[in-house]
Parts: sequence; C-alpha cells; structure tokens
Amino acid sequence: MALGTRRELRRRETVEEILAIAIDVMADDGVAGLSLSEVARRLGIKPPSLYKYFPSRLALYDRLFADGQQRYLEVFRGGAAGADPGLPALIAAVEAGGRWAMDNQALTQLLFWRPIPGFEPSAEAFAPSVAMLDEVRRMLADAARLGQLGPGAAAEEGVALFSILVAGMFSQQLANGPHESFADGRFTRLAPQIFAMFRQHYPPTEGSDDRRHPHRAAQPSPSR
Amino acid sequence: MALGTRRELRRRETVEEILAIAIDVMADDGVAGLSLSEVARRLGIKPPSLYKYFPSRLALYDRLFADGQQRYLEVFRGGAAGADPGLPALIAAVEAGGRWAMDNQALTQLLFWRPIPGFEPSAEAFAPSVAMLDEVRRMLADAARLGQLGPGAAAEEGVALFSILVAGMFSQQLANGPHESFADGRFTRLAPQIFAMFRQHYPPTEGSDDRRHPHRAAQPSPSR
DNA sequence: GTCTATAGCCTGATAGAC
DNA sequence: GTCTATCAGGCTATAGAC
Repeated sequence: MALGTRRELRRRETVEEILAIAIDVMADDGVAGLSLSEVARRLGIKPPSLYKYFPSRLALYDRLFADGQQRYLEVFRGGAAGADPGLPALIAAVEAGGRWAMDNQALTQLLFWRPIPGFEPSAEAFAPSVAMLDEVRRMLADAARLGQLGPGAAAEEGVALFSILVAGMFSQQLANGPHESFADGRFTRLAPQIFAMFRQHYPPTEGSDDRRHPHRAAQPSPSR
Repeated sequence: MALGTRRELRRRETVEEILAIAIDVMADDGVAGLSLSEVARRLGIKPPSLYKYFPSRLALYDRLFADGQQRYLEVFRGGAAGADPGLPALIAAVEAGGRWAMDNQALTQLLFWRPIPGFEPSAEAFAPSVAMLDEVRRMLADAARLGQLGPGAAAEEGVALFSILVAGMFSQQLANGPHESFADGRFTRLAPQIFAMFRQHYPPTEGSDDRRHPHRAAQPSPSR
C-alpha cells in the first residue's frame, strides 16, 4: 500500500516537513519542549490539522525516534564502508556517527538519553537500535578474527565497554561543549586515545592472524 | 546574616521541603517537567506563595543544581575518605558517586546533561563542579605520585579521558537500566574493567615509587 | 485535509488584601 | 507569608463544517 499516487507522495512530503520542523523545535526548546502547536505554527497550519498525520504527540516522538535511529545507523554503516574491515571500519563508523551526533543534537538526546518520561519507543522504532548493536558486535568480531583485537572484545562485556566509551565521549561533548565540532571538541578529539585504550584492554592474542601488523610476531603467512 | 532565629530556621526548613518536593516532581515528570504549580500543590500551598522563597522557576533550577552538585561532591569525597590514597581512593569515590547517581537520577540528569534550554547554572552554583574536577585531578596526581599510574594521568588529557569513562558508565546505565542498582547494573558493574582500562593506558613508569605493586614488570608505554 | 470552535486542562508570574 | 484574583497566555485533543 501507499504507492506513489500523487496524493500519497504529497502526504509523505508533508510528513517529512513535519518531522524536520519538529527537530528544529526540539533544538530550540529542548527535546521535552516539543509542542504540536509550535510545529503547526511554523508549518503554517492549525494544530488540529496535524492530527491527520500523527495521532498524538507521543506518536510524533516515536517516529522521530525511529527515523533518528535509522539515520544514525545508516551514517554509522556509511562511515565503515570506506575503511578497511575490523577496527579501522569501526573507528571510521564511530567518527561518522559522532559527527552526525554533533550535527543532530536534539535527535541524539532523544536516542541516547531518556528525556521524556512516559515515552517508550515502540518495538518497531527500536529495531534499528538492535541492528546497531549487532553491527558493532560484528565489527568487533571482525577485528578479533583479523587479529586486531583479542577475542574478548566481541563478547558481551567487550561490546558493553565499547558502548560506554562511545556514549561517554558523546555525552561529555554534548553536555560540556555542544558548540564545538567533533574534530575539535575537548572530548571528541580524544577519540584516538579512546580507541587505543580499548585496544590495550583487548590486545590481539599471540598467534592470531594479524595482517595489519605482520611485523609483530614474524610469521610466514601462508598464502591461501 | 540569616542567623538561627526561629523565623529563619522555619524558613530554611520550608526551602528544604520545596527542594525535596521539586526533586520528586522531576522524578515523576522529567527534569524539564518541573512546575511550580505542582510543587505548590504537593506542599499544600498556592503557587504565588512559592515566590516568597524563589523568585522564578529558573532560580529553583539553579538552587537544585547547586545543592545537587554539592551533595555529589560530598558523597564523592566521603567515598574516598575510607580508602587508601591515590587510585583506591578515586575508585571508591567514583563508586560512591555512582550509587548516589542511581539513587538521585533526576538530579544526576540535571547535573550531567543539559535538559533545560535557557538554563545556565550561575557561577556560584557551578563552583562545586569546579571543585569536583580539582578533586579528581588531585587524586590522579596522588596516584601518579604513588606510582599507581603514569604521570600523564593527571594531565588535562588524562582527566578528560577519566571523565569520559565515568560519564559513559553513568549515562549508559541511567538510559538503559535505570532500575538496576549500581552493583548489578549492566554497565556500572563493569566499573573494575573501566578502571583497569584507564590504568593500562597510563601504566606506572619504571622507576616510580610504586609501593602498591612493587613486583610489576615493565609495561610498554601507550602508543601515541 | 483544512478549518473554526471548543473542551478542559495547564503554566509562570504579579498585584494587592489580610 | 499566606491568600484571592487575575493576566496572558500555553497546551493536547476532539467535533464537526466545508
């Protein structure tokens, strides 16, 4: 359903407009300060008309959460795409995600914190978040397989520790330097040290297939 | 001024009551959902009466921020008090702070995040936060002096990295497991690993006065 | 899909009586 | 320091005309 008839195309455009305005309103008035009346005002319609597109304020939050999570996931994957597999891909992905987070602070707060009591994202809206975690786990497993990290990095504890590092970096930067860029931020610019810490905590095991640092444990790598 | 006449004592008590109720309201309705009317309702007075104690809603936030920061600092120092100086004191302090954070989530959000657009804590309210940072820096310097950590740990970068670790642990736990305790939380229970990571990143230098681990062998210095 | 009208709340803040 | 009265709005949401 919802094929590309002109009517439905127009409807989609309006929904996208509403979402973009809602993000602006959150940027101005805080995530919790999102109001349907203000969105309607900026869109040039009356508040009741919004109910043709979203059945309630919480439904709007849910859609914002779902779309934000989805966009973050895409940016994350896009960041990984250009880099070598394993740790380099993961680092590139986190950096791309960090730039997006600094450019989309209201959405990031909605995704990473819990600023709206009474709002629980629906399972559907939460799906990209689960995919995100899998993505990280997969990249950590790649890194372990490639001998860039020890095997523990891809276990539950490793994934949790990694998420703490990333969340801490984003949180501190958003709270204490929201106007600084990812590259220059007092906290986000420490990303390389953060990754170094993680690597030191899960160092590659001795005999692993480390194609990235072949000089370390000089072994003739058998050609396959 | 403000000596202990009966009148002023009573006034202080009322102010304390208002602050306690305000914290409850934030716990129920979110940090941004704090309303003077609701506070008045729960206190059993009419909203205008509140203005005898606080000149505005933002002033109430400022006082909540100042008191919260102060209490957190006291808990932090109290946690350090019982432990050996240096790293053990720092670890005990962070753990005490973490337990307090889980028990005072609304206040923690006000202190660590920026949920209220338009609210900037006054310099006065911010003072304990500065003292807090000094406290951490001092403890890291102690740890370096005692040979528990390398000297870089107490430099600006080390303090920032440490704050990222702590903020990440708190943030992830508050956002993803607010009902779990500090000891059992999926993220906060990883505190020992977090500290281990930090120590690995700033390992004690060779000839330092390491009274705590005199047996330890040389470690490679962090890559950089 | 837009509107008007309205219900039924809510808010922060001030003036001024007591 | 408490109150009433009031200003001057704000909000989500629904009913129903067009």
